[in-house]
Amino acid sequence: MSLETLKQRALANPEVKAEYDQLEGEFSLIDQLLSMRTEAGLTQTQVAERMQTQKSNVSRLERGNANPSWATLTKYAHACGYQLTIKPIKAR
Amino acid sequence: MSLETLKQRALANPEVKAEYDQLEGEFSLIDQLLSMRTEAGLTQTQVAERMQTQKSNVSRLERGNANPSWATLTKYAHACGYQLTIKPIKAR
DNA sequence: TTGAGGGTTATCATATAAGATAACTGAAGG
DNA sequence: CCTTCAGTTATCTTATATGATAACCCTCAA
Repeated sequence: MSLETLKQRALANPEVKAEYDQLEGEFSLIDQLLSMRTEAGLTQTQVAERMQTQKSNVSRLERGNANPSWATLTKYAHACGYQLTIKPIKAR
Repeated sequence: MSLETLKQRALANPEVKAEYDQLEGEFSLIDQLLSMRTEAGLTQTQVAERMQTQKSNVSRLERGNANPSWATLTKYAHACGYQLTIKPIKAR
């Protein structure tokens, strides 16, 4: 059996599927956070200062070991010079 | 005609669309959540079921008495048939 | 070498988001 | 009137995000 087929079968399981979608979302979120900061040319330490928190917490956020609140996301974005909205996309 | 339809028509106009994108930061997260659900034609109870939670919690979310986590937002969006990403907008 | 800067990880305390239940309102239909 | 359905609010409990501190790994330049 191919790896791909295994993946298909796994994704047929609703719980696994949910996990998977969750991860996909998380990855892209992190990518977007990171590019906001790099785009702004700031270090984690600088962003941390502007967010009034610690660099370790910013790292945690960017490493994806977090499930940040909307408030945290907007603070981060604002620290990087961005406004934040959500972009809902109709799932197929 | 629903408010949502009016909004769609207005956004068909490129000039209005541009204006809208500028102002989008002003629109609340809550508005976007609500329109996802109404767009999907679902009740809070239905969304709650799909999110595997209670209708009261969905209400809390939509009433804005909350600072939802990213996981909660994506669960809600998925329940309404949407994928979710963030949309960072450069602040002036 | 060493020291500094950027980032990561571990850990603890505390604030708070989320789950669960129940009682309520208001509207629509019978 | 009742009853049903959608939504709201209050409250308690539990899970977890966040704040804070400290130690660590790199790389690079002095």
